[in-house]
Amino acid sequence: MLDVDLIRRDPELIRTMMRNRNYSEEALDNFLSLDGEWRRLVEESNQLRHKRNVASEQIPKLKGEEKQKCIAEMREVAERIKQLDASALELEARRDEVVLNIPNVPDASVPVGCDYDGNRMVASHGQARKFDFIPKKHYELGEDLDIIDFQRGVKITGSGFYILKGDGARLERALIQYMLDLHHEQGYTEVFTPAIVNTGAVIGTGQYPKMKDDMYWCERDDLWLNPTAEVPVTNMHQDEIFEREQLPLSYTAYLPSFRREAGRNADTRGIIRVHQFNKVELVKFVHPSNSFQDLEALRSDAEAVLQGLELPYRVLLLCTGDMGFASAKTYDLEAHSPGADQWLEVSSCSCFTDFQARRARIKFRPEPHLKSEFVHTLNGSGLALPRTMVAVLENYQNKDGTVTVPKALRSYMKGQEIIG
RNA sequence: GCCGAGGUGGCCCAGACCGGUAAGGCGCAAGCCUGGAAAGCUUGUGUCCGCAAGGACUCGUGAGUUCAAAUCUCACCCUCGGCGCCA
Repeated sequence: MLDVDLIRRDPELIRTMMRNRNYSEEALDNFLSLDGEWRRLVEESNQLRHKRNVASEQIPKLKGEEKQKCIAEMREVAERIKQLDASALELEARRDEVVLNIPNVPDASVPVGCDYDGNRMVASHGQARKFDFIPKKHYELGEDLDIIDFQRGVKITGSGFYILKGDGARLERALIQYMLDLHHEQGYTEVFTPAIVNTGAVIGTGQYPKMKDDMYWCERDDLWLNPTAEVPVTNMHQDEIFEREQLPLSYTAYLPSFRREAGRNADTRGIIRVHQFNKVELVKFVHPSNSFQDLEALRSDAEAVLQGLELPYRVLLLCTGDMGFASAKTYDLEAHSPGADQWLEVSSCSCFTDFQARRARIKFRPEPHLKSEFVHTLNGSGLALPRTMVAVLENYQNKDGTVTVPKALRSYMKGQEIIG
């Protein structure tokens, strides 16, 4: 959520920004008119309250007819306040809903562009592997090696669910542990949080209401299956005020993520887009002054996972039109998948400036006596497991159909070097 | 799920039976004082509207009664303790 004060002060800046991001300016115009009307009502209500407060002080001192007259008058004032407040509350709710459709302001370093093609490749690491045989796709390897079972996943849950088996399950666990250990060494504090969260949490990071149809909802308890560990890890500090020296806070978390992927049609084969997947997440709470440097550090921490696994990857700086709407700047890490000869998004690292902190009310005190300010939040996957698994299986496959275990993972698999 | 005790400003803690618009303390900051400091004294300390003057709001949340609610009524949430149930 943007600072409403910023929108009021400089609506034209916001207008230009929204054009650059391919957003309709409707939300801005709606905001301006709703906010103006809301302020008018609040002002009028405040004046009446003042009148009532003054009268309330007088009433005990008055007597007889004069007192009755004043009470009668206040009865009307109270009724009017009630009406005004009801209207103001409704306007405020509509305004707040509208402001949710105004995206974050991109950093100046973000290229202006419409879609994926406008993204800028800023780094690449390693060469796409060359094979002297036709490389299999991950789902072929998974089935041939009997380490991914698609049919039985469908049997117990439904389409888009799968079972990892034997060395597949062990490889998954090795990857998780490798990532967590690496991030621990990089200075992140490991947390293990609930995977079911309340509505306040999904509002805090911005998934609700925009993405509510993409999340699983437990109707009976009004709770949500977490769509990304960003939600519980960011929101665990809701309504907190940090002391300056507590920042930056860096967390890493392994947690399953759940997404309904309503209307999913692409990538349905295999495990590239599924309803439940594991992810190791990185989340940072930082001082506003250097949050974009912190993003570079976060990105480099996520890249270290791919480097350790010796997987070829590239880094994209997303353009204004392709960025998530809460983000001020985003890098995507894409690992190469030789089976389909495509680049897979395995991580998305973003700086949200104060956009999320404002919604989740996460602040810090610059100096002990000074007014608190919003922190900046960052997050990135370090990494998403299924696609990392795809990259590992496809890049490390051998001509005989076996898969070599990456060196970095062997200690987590009792020294095992080959799957198959 | 049941019973009991609680939830008051950054923190602690009064006020509630009997409605009159949050007392006091701590911390922190500024000012006065001082050679400097401590102590002391004064002021300030959250949110919203407003250029400002100023005003409004805030006693777990929401509704209700009332001219007026921390205080009365109802529902709900959370914390602690005990019981029950369960892995």
